[in-house]
Amino acid sequence: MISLNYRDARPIYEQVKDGLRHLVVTGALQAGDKLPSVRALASSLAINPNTIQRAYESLEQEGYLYTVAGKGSFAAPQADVNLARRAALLEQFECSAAELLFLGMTPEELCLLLQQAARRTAGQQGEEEDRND
Amino acid sequence: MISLNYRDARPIYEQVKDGLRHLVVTGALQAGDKLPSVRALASSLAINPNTIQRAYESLEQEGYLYTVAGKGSFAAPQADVNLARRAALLEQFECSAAELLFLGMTPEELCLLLQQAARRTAGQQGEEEDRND
Amino acid sequence: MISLNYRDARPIYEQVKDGLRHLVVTGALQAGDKLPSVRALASSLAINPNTIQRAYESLEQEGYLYTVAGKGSFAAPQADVNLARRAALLEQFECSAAELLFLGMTPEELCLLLQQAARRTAGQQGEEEDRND
Amino acid sequence: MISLNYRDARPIYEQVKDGLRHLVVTGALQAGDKLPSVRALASSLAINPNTIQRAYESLEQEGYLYTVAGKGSFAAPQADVNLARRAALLEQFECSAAELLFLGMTPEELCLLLQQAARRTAGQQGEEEDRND
DNA sequence: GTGGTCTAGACCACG
DNA sequence: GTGGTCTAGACCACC
Repeated sequence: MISLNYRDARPIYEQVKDGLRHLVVTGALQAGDKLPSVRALASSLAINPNTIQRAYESLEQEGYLYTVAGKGSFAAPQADVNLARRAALLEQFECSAAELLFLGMTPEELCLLLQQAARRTAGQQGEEEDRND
Repeated sequence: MISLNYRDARPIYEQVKDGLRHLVVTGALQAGDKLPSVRALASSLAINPNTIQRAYESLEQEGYLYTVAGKGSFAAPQADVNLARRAALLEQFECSAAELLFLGMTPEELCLLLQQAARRTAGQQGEEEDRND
Repeated sequence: MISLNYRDARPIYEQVKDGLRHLVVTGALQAGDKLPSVRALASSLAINPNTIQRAYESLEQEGYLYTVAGKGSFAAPQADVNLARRAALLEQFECSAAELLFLGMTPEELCLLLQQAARRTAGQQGEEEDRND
Repeated sequence: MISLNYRDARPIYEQVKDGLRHLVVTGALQAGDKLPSVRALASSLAINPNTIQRAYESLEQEGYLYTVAGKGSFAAPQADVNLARRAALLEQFECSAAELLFLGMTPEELCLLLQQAARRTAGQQGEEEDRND
């Protein structure tokens, strides 16, 4: 599910982080679902387990998953996502929005994008609920 | 006009890049306006000319300015601004929006933030136009 | 009475230890009271008896209970509680207090928290005494 | 200044973290002061640089220091200490206080300890101010 | 088998 | 010379 791009400027562990976070955010991994073990994911992506370990630690720190030594790592409920992460996201959102506005995009266009994104999010969460029936 | 923050995690040349890009994007530097020479800006910011040089090269590649050998560097017209920048910003915008929506923010709240940002932007662009009268 | 949290980073046997210690410390288990057998508690918590055994051994070493071969484990009188525990707690107390003070909290604010904690403690100990009437 | 204890249950990087945090908290390192480089501290403690690196990363994350790639790490002002750390400290404080109260210490005794700690903290910060005259 | 920690040693970007 | 990233491989605690 996660794809690595070695030509990407981002370090590998961040690509892994973003990939896993995306799985949680989109609902592909529901709260409590078990993530692949450090070693399993490492071998499946053909990278060093330490790199995966680092991504997991960082995601735990951000609140996207929790880890139980000897058991594995599990997706956390949304509520656990930490405040620093929320602040970082808002910063990123406002910053990119501001520059897009500078570049001539209108608030209306961006709002439209927002609503499309909202529909996608709702759709994905709906699918999950359906799947769990 | 450009302020460096040595406590910032971003490398210096990126801070310079962002500062210059902002000047072009906001219209503080109009198409054809001459940018300070590498050496002048370097001494004014008290940093190594190599660092400025690197920022200029990168900005030229992104389309924000063009350089004439022996003459200097000049702000590019907005139309020339590399589409890649717009695409990157849109990606960042949609990505952060999606995650904020997941975290429980509503499209309405985000739209409100957009409108506030738009008001700030309008203010700044107005100032620039006034100053150039 | 003991609740396990599998999402907790602490290993299970430590959660068991903390739970049992709390029962002794609060007086829910009075000196001489018999603790559940290793097997009974293990099955009641649905965990491995080895895990309970380890918790019991550790608590005995700390002085919170004593074991009579062939009879079972019993709560120790408060006086027997290992001084090491008190010292560890004091260390932790002073250390966190010092850092909180550094961060700008006043001794008065911390004292207030202490008094609230004292009121909660008194409440619990009262309940225990009532129940044992 | 930092002493490692290999018989301690805490991992090395946490001992390093605690040692460095203590230096910042007591004012031995004032905001902006440079910390020893990763490699220098590693060789001075005779441990692997990666272990130091991990401690530094974690402390940066908690807000006790900030790092500039290629320049080094520097003590942060108190204000930067992150909310998660404050919450963790309060939790630790209340928890140890509660158990000490259970064990028979009175709120008055603990308050006394608090005031002594406050005097020590004030003393250390005062020394620093004196030193900077 | 799981994650947690540590070491040794490598390469890169930055200034 | 500084920190940032990654690898390879080791040992431990926990279940």
